[in-house]
Amino acid sequence: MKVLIENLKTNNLKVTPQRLTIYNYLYHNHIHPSAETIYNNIKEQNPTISLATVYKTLKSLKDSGLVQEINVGEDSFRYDVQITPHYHIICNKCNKIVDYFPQTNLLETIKDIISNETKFELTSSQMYFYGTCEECSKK
Amino acid sequence: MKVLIENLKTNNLKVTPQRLTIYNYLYHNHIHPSAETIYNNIKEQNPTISLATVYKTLKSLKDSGLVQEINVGEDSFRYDVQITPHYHIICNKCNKIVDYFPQTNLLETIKDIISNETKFELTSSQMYFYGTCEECSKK
DNA sequence: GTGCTTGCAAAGCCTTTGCAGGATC
DNA sequence: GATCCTGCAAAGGCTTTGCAAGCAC
Repeated sequence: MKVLIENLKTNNLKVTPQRLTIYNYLYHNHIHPSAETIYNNIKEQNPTISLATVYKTLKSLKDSGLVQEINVGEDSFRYDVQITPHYHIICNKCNKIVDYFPQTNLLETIKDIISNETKFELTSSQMYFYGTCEECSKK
Repeated sequence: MKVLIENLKTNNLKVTPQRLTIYNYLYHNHIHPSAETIYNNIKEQNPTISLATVYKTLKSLKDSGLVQEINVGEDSFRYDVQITPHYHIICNKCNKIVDYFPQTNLLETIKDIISNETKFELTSSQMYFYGTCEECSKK
């Protein structure tokens, strides 16, 4: 919790109960929740919180680089507290999203190839792999 | 145009002027347009067409696998008539989207690594690389 | 003629905004 | 105390839906 407060302060974000609740939820639940999911799960702990606050908080955290906004092709965004570069594997049966942290050299190889061929100066990337997870495959 | 009609028929889609206009537009303009962009650009050619028809047609084409829906993190989806596996490089200055067709072996390598490590049966993937294009870098 | 498609308007959904009251620092 | 944040309601933007008229086959 101390880290979370530090991170907020470092980014000039006032430390409010709402922000801590949301940030803490993301910090301990790596399920890539949507704003709605976050809202539903923190309501018990903070019954007066509004969905608008969840959105505003997520925007602040995103702008500060404390969370990442990801889009796997659903209608809504999902949020991820992991900021080290990594990719997402999505199960098209249970919609679970799994993190994958690539070997650095593989990632650099890909970036170099693309940079050379397209003459882009690349800054970031998002990779989504779709398929069926082990559990769903067994069913 | 003959190919387009064939493709529609093969997928049990009735060949209407609206569908041909939209499909043909995508076929000849690889700019990954949004529904709105398509609508604005085909209105001259088909002044009575409605935005709802554009959306409905895109849904039909997508469901038949004739076009691909991509999401680069904007508020709206973009559409791509390319169905061979390829990835997208996005310029964060001019928002241009460039296609990149990967070497098959590189793609297979990545898929194999991820499949092994995560035990997913992978079926498809989306990769987005963000950066600055050659023209925008020069400015 | 049957069934799918169009186009209009309305609704739906996710997200943002305006604003007054309240909390943080 | 100044500024930022919250929560409510309303609005905004993209997309879907319902339905009657029209078209493809």
